[in-house]
Amino acid sequence: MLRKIIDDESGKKVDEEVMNAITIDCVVFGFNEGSLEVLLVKHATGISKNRWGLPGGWIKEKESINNAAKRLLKELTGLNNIYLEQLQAFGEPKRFPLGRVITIGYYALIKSDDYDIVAGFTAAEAKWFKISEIPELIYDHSEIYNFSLRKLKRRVRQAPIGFNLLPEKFTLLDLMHLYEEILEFKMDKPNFRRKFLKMKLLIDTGEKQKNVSHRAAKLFKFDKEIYKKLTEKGFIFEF
Amino acid sequence: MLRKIIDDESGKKVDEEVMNAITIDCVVFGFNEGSLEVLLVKHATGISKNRWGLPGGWIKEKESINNAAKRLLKELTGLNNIYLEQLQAFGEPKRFPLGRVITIGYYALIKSDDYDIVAGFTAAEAKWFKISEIPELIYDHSEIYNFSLRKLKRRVRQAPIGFNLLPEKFTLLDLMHLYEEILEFKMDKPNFRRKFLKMKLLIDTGEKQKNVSHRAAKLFKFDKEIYKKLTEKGFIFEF
DNA sequence: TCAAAAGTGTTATGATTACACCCATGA
DNA sequence: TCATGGGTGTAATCATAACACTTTTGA
Repeated sequence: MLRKIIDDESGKKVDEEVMNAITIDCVVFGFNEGSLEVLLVKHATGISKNRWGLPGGWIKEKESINNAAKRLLKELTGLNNIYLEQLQAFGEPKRFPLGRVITIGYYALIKSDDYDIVAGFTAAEAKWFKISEIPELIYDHSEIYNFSLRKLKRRVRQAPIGFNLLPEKFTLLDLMHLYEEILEFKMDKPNFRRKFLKMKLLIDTGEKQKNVSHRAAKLFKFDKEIYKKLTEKGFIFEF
Repeated sequence: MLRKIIDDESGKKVDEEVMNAITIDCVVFGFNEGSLEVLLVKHATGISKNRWGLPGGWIKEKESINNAAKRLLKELTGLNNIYLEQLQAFGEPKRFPLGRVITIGYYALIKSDDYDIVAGFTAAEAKWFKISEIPELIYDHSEIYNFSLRKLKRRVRQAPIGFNLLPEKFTLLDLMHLYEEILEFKMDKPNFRRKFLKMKLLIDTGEKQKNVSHRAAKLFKFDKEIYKKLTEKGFIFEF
């Protein structure tokens, strides 16, 4: 039985009715100290013992796939309201060695100031990796990860999703560094400022940085309401 | 048994081992006489009798999901080498009334001069619908269709996929009309010409239109080789 | 007063837009 | 010769890129 094999392999009991042969795998991005990071888990038992992979799990019979992804992320990080988007399904016949399993990839962006909460997830160890230091991954997880990175690069220029990686309040240079890190090229500070400010998506909080050994920068926040109003009027975010 | 129910419902025998609870549905686009069209099939039996839906089918145990989509399209149109891309998975628990089935959406673009070949597909009738005249669809197929249309609009501006909808040789105005139809706005002829020609993606075939009651236009073709060379050098198609 | 980053100004270049206009061809 | 679409020219405007420069702050 495939189900039985998989139970043994992950060392985890499937206690509710789940869908057979379909799983979810999540690429969770964070941004910390100027580096884009991905959350990986290490398997404790089975054929993938001691190897790193994407966090994932089964879909319950009675939940939508989006809710399954949300639930799995909640179990992993303890966080609700995470930015989450489906990538696509991955379905090579041999992608999973113990039977035919199709997986649906998701990616999530979470705020650096929230994510020390990596709770006891069902797999063994969970750890953040800089994207330049991702180890070899199990199954086809490298493919899923690479796909997610390409999608993130495309998406971040067409919708202001990058803000989901930043804390509530940030400086314009924080924002620029985030874009530089994701898109992998250096930008011009003055031009970046003007371009972003012209869009009217940022609110000046009136506050400034504290205890920095240089001129303190203004702190901005991104306002989803403004974004919504602008898009309703036909505004197009294009970065 | 879900399998049994579904067999009865579609009136079709599942003669090979297929994956349970996972299907594929395809949005097939064509371009004919200036109109963007979608290929729909009418169900002959079961609860969806006489209602239109997207062509789709089951995934075999031993084939990848991409190959399953290719195979289904081949069965539907008789064509190989069709432009085909996955949309995403659709998985609301109630999307299919007779059991929990997740479907993977695909979209395909086919050339108008090839597609009179709508062969005897396993479902009953198959017919092209202009996108302004799409009827109500079964299950969540309207959602899948709407998703595909949004994706097509986005994609056609970032990669030269539109050429998959045109015949080998076409005029610049054909091309412009295609873009106008997909993107739903009118363009400026002189500007369109220059913009496209500047990209160097089109080869002048040396031929011209025949039997037209106005000045004959040059016929161009799109060369994938050129596109490949340009992209290898760092060229970015952005329309 | 120095280093470091914040923030402003300026100019050249190129893309985009809007629209006027001439050209070729069959009916 | 007229209608129809093919195709060229041009000027105004706007976005982008490059980079010089001034400002503020803690150490």
